[in-house]
Amino acid sequence: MISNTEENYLKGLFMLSVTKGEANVNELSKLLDIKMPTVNSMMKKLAEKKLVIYQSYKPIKLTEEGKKAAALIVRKHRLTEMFLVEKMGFGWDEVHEIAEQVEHIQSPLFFKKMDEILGHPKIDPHGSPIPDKDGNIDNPNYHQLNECEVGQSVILKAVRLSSDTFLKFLNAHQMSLGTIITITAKEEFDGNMTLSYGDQKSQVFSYKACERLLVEKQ
Amino acid sequence: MISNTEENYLKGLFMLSVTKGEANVNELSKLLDIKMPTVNSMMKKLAEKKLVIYQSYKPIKLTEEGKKAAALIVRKHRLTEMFLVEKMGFGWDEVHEIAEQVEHIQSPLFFKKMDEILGHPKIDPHGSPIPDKDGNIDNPNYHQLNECEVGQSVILKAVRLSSDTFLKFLNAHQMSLGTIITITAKEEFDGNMTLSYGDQKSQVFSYKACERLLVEKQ
DNA sequence: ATATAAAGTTAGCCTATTCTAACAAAATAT
DNA sequence: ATATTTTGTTAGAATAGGCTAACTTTATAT
Ligand SMILES: [Mn+2]
Ligand SMILES: [Mn+2]
Ligand SMILES: [Mn+2]
Ligand SMILES: [Mn+2]
Repeated sequence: MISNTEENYLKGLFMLSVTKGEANVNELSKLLDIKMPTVNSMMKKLAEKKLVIYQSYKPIKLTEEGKKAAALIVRKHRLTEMFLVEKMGFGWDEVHEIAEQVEHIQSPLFFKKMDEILGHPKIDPHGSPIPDKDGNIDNPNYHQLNECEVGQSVILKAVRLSSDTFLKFLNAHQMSLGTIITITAKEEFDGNMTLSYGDQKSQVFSYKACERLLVEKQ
Repeated sequence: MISNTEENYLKGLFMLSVTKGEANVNELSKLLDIKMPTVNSMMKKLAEKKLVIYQSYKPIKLTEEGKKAAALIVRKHRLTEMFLVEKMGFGWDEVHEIAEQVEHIQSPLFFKKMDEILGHPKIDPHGSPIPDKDGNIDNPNYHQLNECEVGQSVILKAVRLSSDTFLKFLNAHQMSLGTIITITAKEEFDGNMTLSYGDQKSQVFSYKACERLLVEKQ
């Protein structure tokens, strides 16, 4: 049995491990907004349960079992977000908090039905990949918009670190997944980019915004 | 803030109070499958929070605030069951356990959407009334089938104490809400009733089964 | 009117999850 | 090579929610 609390730690570890394959106590503490000593004890407990590999002062790694459990929670989270947007009329900026709760529902049938009704979606409303029933996930190799060059034409595929406020910002600027963007200019000084897309002929996006836009080259 | 645990106690009290307007520790203990001393401490806590009126050795009553909170949880439970059956293709015998979890989701918007999508339903898949947004509930005055007379024709309106096994039993006997039933015979000895409905010309239902069928006279 | 049974309470203990304060190790800067 | 900062650990305490054992009160049956 994995408690809701333990599930949240596993999911946090999973997200932090995407790049480096490991995470540390401090990062996890910040991500979950839980103090380090608490995270430390939980790591001992999860190690006891064979869900993580953990030795004092060393980075934390998920075991295969832990990785699969975590992926299945991420699957439930992202399926839920997709269901809320596609079948219940929510905006992509309204679903994360609800999914954060629904992801803990214990009922394989519930999520199987969601998956079927949605037609086995591969991505969530923010473009993040949905792990399959076995916990396998394919991390597509998108580029951050801030690293693209002037003159390039790209397509918005996903949003990174998608807080509700950032998503509302994108709504306000008529930017959504699939939008085709041409980079008109790029400021060396602060990384500001001037973009042309849809109706917008020269919108200036900050470095902080561009960093979060994951695109694919046309 | 009312925790999930507290919500379950409030809901239990609400159900037990339907008839007498009050409940006692022993009943609640059995309903929730939690030992009496634990229930006792929780009653003190809920009294502290002004959600129940409680004095030692006296029956427990919900305050107006407690009653409303409980009704809103019941609302979420029943809306969920309706959504699962009507919009996600579940059978009426598969939804209770899931609703038991979903009822604790904190998101008024989530349940508002459900309610809209369902067209503001007044009853759940088992015929139980759904409290409105203010927590008001109208308990319709149905009759238990076992109390009806031979020769009477009635309509099945709701199922009481609807366990999954009982609902599966009804499925197997092609009995569902709306079924028109004629009472052919009634055995004095054990209360068995012979029923005629739909394709079934003379099905014998035990007292225990009839007790759980709530009907309206034609 | 007792005696017995059922219901309710108290006391004390347990696990899960969190925190703060103090200390230790590792990483970074001078 | 130190000194300082950052990261990690330990110890001790708190709160929520649950349990058993023992005792008390109320209800029921002789
Ligand atoms: Mn999310
Ligand atoms: Mn969560
Ligand atoms: Mn139910
Ligand atoms: Mn519940």
